[in-house]
Formats: sequence, structure tokens, C-alpha cells
Amino acid sequence: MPEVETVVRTLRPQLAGAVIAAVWSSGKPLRLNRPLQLAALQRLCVGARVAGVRRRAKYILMDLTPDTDTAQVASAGAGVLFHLGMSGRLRLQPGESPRAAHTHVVLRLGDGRELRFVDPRRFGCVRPARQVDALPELAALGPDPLHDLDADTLRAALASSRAPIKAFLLDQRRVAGLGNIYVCEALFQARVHPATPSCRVRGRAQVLLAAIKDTLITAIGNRGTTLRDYVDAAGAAGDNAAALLVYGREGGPCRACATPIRRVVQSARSTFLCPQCQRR
DNA sequence: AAAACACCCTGCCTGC
DNA sequence: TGCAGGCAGGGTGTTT
Repeated sequence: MPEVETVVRTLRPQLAGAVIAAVWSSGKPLRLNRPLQLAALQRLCVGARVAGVRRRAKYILMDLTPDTDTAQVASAGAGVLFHLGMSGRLRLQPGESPRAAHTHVVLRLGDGRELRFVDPRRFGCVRPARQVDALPELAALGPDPLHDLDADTLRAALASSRAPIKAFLLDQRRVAGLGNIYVCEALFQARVHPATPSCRVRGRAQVLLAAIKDTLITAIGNRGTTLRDYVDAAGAAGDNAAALLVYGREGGPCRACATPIRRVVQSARSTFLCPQCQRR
């Protein structure tokens, strides 16, 4: 989510007010919307003006308004929903610059720039909607930990689940926006073992929420974590990898107690933890 | 109902 | 150098 937030922040001032002149697609389907509805995307976007760029959990919402100079193609509430998946990137580049491999959707702007959706693994999505806020992808999302989650709400949710806390925090219906890296980091900071049943973390809801917020705010301040490929819309990598306390540090010394960091697999995802600081 | 699992896809790294 | 296998930051649909 810090990566998505960084993309939104870099995109917003660059894109606000821009008019979309044309839409291109590679023709390849994306995992989260197959087939990609190119015709619908063109109908909605061409001649529309970008009214704003927002984040909801790990989704990016681009709001559109009709451009008064052209046909009324975008109704009120219309927009495009983006998800970057594991390998997706949104880049704003000059139209004459070469397109990266795996460029799947391009929105050409009236001034010649292009918003390019690049996604080697095609796990992402680019979805047009007349009412973007009403899309089913957004309907079941839980509260955003930075904006509308308080300790009491989290405590009540924790009490109702026996799932491992790691799985609980990754479940976007419970808390929306946390990915694998930041769950590992937040659990370490809160000194909670990732396999602890959620109901047994109930008494530490306040500490856990504070750790989640701190982890996210730090990562956003560092403009996201670049492990390999991630860059923001301007092509800049994030600096947060150096700030990670456990993620990707298997065998390395715990920053708090020097015990070697361990990697375990939980529900088919890597989990990193300090066995000393995070006791069951 | 909730939790575990397979799957979607490509690229990169490791070890043989 | 080549190839097989494992791994990856995420979400969905099916099975248990």
C-alpha cells in the first residue's frame, strides 16, 4: 500500500486536468479482468478529463469528468480502477519514449504524454466503470488502517477470528491495504508471533494498530519498498527496503536482540520473524 | 462460516 | 552454458 500511495501522490499533480485523447491495449488479458474491455475503456476515457486520482486500499481510482470541448463520454462518478498486483507499474512518460516490455494499457493524453500500465505477470487490472465507487472489488474492503480503523474496531474484529494473525491482517476484508511485507514488519514491531490466533491478540489491539500505522507511515515517507522492480509513476525507486526490520532478512541479526531472523511459510506466503522477540 | 489451497503469469535466481 | 525447480510484493475461486 505505501507503493500504491506513492504512485497516487506522484500521479495526482501530473494528471489532474489532463484530457485523455486515445486508449491503446496490447490485447493481452489481465488476470483480474479478463478479457480487458478495451471498447468500454475507450468509450469511457476518450475525450474525458482526469478529475483526480485516489487510493482505496491497494486500488488506484482515477476519476473522470466529461471534457466540455468534446462529446459527453464520461458521466458523473465515472472512472478507471487500477490494481498493480505483484508486478504492475503505472508510468507517466513522454509519448515518444519507447514503451517498456509488457506494456498492456496506454492512455494517451492530449499533450502527448502517456499513462502506461506495465505488468509482466498480468496479475493487475485496469477496469473502466460508470460508477467507479460502486465496483464490486471495492465493496468488501475493510477499513483503511491509516484513515478509518480504531483500536476498538480492531479489537472486536480480532475477537471474532481464530485465524493466525498473519492471515487475518492479510485479509483485505478485515483490514484493507496491508501486504506481506508490511504485515511481517508490523507484527515484529508489535512483538506478536505471526501464528498467534487472532482472538488471542485481542488484548494487544492498540499496540498492534500503532505498529501497523507506524510501519505504513514510515514506508510512505520512504516512498515505498523497492525489492527489485517497483518504481513510482515518475520512475523513482523507493527507499524503504533499508528500513525493513525482518522482511527478506532470513539469517540476519534481529535489530533488537541479534537473534537470527527466521523465515517460515504460512498459507503459502513467506513470513519473517524474530523467534526471540515474537514469542507465541 | 471460516480457513487452507490451487491458480493466474513471467522473470530471475539457485543449484545441478 | 543449459535446464529444472523454487520463489516473488496479490487476489480469486474452490475445496475442506
